[in-house]
Amino acid sequence: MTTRQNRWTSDLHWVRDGQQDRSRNTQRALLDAAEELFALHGVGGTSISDIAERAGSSVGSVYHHFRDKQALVYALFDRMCGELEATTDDAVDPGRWDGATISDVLHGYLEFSLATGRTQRAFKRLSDETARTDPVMRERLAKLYGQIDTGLTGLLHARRAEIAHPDAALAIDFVVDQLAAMLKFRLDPLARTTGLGERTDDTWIAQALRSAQAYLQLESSPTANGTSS
Amino acid sequence: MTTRQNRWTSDLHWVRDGQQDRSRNTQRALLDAAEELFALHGVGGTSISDIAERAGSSVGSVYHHFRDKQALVYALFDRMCGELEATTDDAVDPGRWDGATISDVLHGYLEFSLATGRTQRAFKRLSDETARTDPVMRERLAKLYGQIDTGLTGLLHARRAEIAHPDAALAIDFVVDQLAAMLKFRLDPLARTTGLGERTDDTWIAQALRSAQAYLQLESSPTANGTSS
DNA sequence: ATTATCTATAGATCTATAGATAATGC
DNA sequence: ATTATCTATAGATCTATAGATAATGC
Repeated sequence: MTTRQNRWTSDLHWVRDGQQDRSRNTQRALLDAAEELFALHGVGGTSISDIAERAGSSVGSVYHHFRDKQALVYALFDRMCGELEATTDDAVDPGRWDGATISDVLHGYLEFSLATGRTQRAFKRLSDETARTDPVMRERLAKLYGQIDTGLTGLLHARRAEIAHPDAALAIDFVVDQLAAMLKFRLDPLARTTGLGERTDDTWIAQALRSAQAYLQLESSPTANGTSS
Repeated sequence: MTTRQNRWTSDLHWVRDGQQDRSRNTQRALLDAAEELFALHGVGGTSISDIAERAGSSVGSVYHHFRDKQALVYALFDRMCGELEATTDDAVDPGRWDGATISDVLHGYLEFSLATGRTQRAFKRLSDETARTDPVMRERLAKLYGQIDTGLTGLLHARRAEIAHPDAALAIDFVVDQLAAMLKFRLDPLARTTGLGERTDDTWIAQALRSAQAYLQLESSPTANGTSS
C-alpha cells in the first residue's frame, strides 16, 4: 500500500509515491516533458497526450502517476518552486556577500536574476496562467517572492549606513519593488522592443544601478560604481 | 451584398458590417459581454455560449456576426486598442502640457496610467494570453506601446534642458522603460503584495517621481517636486 | 503479488454549421 | 427579398477511466 505524499495541503495534490526506480524515472520524464511543453505552449495549450507522447510514455501512465492534470501541474510547480527556493537561499546568504557594498549586491542580483529568469520560461507560464486562478499556487508563489524580497531587503538593511535617503526603510522597499518590476518587464518576451529593449543587458544593468544609487543617495561606493555602457 | 470590413490585414478578421441598428446593437452587446467575461475568466475560459448568454443573444447569432471566435477576439482587441490610442493621442498632445516641467509630466503620466490601467482588465488578459501567440495582435500592441513611448519621450525631449544626466537620450529611454515596467507591475493583480504593494498609490507615485528626478539629475523643478508621502 | 504500463474508449466540452423562423427594408 | 435571429446538433478535442498486458519484488 503506497502512502500519499503530503505535499502542501491535501488530497488535491495527489501524486503517487515513486518508490521504484522505473517509476521515478517515468515520473521525472513526464514532469520534464510537461515543463518543456508548458514553456512553449502554456498549460491550456498542452494536452495530456502531448505530454505522454513527448515523455515517450502513454496517457494511462500519466493518470497512474497523477490523479488529474491539475495534480501534475501542482507537482511541476512544486518542483520548480523548490529549486528556485534553494537557489535563492544560497544567493541571499549573508556570508556570500561579506564585504560587498549595496552596489555590489544590486549588481549581482540583477545579473543573476536575468540569467536565471531566461531559463525559466515554464515557470513564468505557470505563474501567469495558472497561479492567477489557483489560490494554492498563488500562496506558493507569494512565499517564493517573499523569500527573495526578504533576503534582498535584509542585505540592504545591513548596509543602510550607505543610504542617505531620508527614509531608508521606505527607500529599500521601493528599490526592491522597482528592480523586481524592471526584471519582470525585461524578461517578458511580450514587452516593449523599442527604446531600452534594444540596448544590451550591460547597458540596462548599468543604468538600473545608476538609478538605484541616485535614488538611495548612496555615499560614494568604492567598487562597482558602474557607469560602463 | 455586404462588403467586408478591411480592418488590419485580411480575411482573418472577418466581421459582418452592421448596417442596421439592430445588428449594430447586437454586435456591440456581444463585444461588451466578451469584454466582461474575458476580464473575469480570460479568453480560454470563456466559451461562445457564455458570451451569447450574457449578451442575451444566441450562439448562432455570434457566428452570424463573426466568422469564428478568433474574429470576435480581434474585433474586441481592435475596439480596445482604438479607444486607448485615442486617449493616448489626447494625453501626449504637447499643447496640453504647455509650461509643465518634467516632474509635472511624469506625475500626470503615472496618475493617469494607474487609473486607466485599473479599468482595462480585459485588455490585459487579451494582451497576456492571446497576443502572445498571435503576430497580428502583437503588432497592434507594439504600435500602441510605441505611440505611448514616443509621445512621452517627445514630451521629455522637449524639456531636456532640465536633465543633467550625462547622456540625456539614453536617460530618457531608460526612464520611460522603467516607469512602464513599474506601472505594469503595480497593475498586475498577481504581483507582490508585500513591501511596497501595501503602500498607497500616493506614496508609490511620490517615490517613483523622486527616483526619476534623482536619476535624471533634474535641476530643481519649481512645481510638483513631490515628496509628499 | 504488486506495480507500471499500454490501448481503446466513454463522457464532457466546445466550436461551428444547418435549417427554420422572425424581423426589417425596398 | 434580405437580414437577423433562434434551436438543435454534427464534429472535433480533450480529460479521465476500464481492462488487459508486461515488468518487478518478495
